[in-house]
Amino acid sequence: MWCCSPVTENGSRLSYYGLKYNYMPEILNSDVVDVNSATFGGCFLRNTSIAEVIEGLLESKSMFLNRDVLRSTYVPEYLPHRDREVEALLKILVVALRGDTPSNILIYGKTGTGKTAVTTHVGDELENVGAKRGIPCKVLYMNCEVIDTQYRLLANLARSFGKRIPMTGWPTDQVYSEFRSAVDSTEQVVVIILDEIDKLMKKGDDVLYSLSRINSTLDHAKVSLVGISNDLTFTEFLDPRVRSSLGEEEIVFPPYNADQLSDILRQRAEMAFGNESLSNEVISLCAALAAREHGDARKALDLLRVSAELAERDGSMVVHVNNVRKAQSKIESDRVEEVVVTLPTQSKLLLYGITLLDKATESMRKPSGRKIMSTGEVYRIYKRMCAVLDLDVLTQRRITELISELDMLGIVNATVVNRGRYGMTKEISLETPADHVHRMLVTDTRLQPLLDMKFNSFQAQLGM
DNA sequence: CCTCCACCGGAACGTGAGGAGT
DNA sequence: ACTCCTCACGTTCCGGTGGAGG
Repeated sequence: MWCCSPVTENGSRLSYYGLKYNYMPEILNSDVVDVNSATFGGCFLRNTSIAEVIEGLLESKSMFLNRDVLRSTYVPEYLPHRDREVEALLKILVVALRGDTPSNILIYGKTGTGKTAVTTHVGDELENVGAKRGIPCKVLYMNCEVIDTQYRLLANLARSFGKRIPMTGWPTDQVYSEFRSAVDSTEQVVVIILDEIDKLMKKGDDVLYSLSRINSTLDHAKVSLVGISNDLTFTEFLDPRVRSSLGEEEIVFPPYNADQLSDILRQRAEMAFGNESLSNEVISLCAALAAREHGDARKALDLLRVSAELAERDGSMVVHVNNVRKAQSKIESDRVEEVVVTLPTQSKLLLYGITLLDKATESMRKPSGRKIMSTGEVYRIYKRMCAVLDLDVLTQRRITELISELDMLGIVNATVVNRGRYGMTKEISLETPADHVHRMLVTDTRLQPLLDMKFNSFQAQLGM
């Protein structure tokens, strides 16, 4: 829980949730207050009512003019350092307004390089101009991370033409023909943007094959596909026919450098804060930190937003460099926490086993000090833990897959190595400090019997 | 040079939940 | 109630893999 102590108009500190600023400095000075460990009991709202607290919070001045422009979902009128990409995309898609079929396009670029922003921006403009000129042109945006199966994609496409498709139950072919007939019901050009198209690939490329061939089965309408991916190699796994048809045109979005990120942040900061709420150093630091992570504008914006929010909660009207540092660690730990808390039980158990092995003393360590474990080692611990919890034991094959998933989520690092005579295995190490992960896992009551055990007896029981 | 270890990971298949149509 | 479908999650089978060690 985040605890703030805002300043009221007359300058006095509010006692939020009854915590008197002077009485519990250690709690208020720390970033995070653990509700369970803080002693609220006797003093809860003794001197202020919740209504008064809310009034006070609303009256306290905010440094934000507009918070939402710092969210990555916000698309500004002008996208700095993306003129070339906007122009390239426009040149390809503009033929839609002449009633022709635009070439299918594949757009590549790492996360936060402006692919989605540019594409949706261009798509919106295309629709607007089309509407003004009375040219029927429809742009549909689908995020394949959310709509991640062929059925859902086709169902959503059909629904955007007013068709009623159940959540499940129909054969995929039937949904496809519903969509096809809906599209072809009138003369129009339809541009389908498939964001994170590589996520769809995992479920097979049949739907992409069908969509890329749809024009040959249409009498009135014309369909063009725009695939967006942050994986440059994803077409390698495509059916060659789909690959050639989908990638008629390709646009690559290069990552932003630190200077470009600074420009982007300055543009947004002007809209978000208006005045001199933040120094040049803050913008440079956010830009530099994000540039280090493959020039990710999303990350830069998140950093700036969270830094400002942290500063605001401290009652400050100015963002400082130390707010950025705090924001960076908060973002990372929030990300890990979200991932760990939502893991299924078996994955949590597996991760718990990895943290225990990491804590175990006799260890082979990387130069970084991280313990390296093998799949076999982890699996043995996992099986013993299942016995303690009386859970079904998954096969090693499945566990290998779960380890790979943890690797993809960035919680562990797993690399396949060949140890010659000693066989092939994954070398697994924790990416996040074991204690940190541990604290998140203890919130799961299903793991309670394990957590109740003393570490030593636990090690003995698990044969560590 | 050949063998062998300790797995990896693809493929095919099974199971059960859950929604929709008949 | 039954059938048909998708989908998530899991299993079994089995052909690799490639370097240490004989």
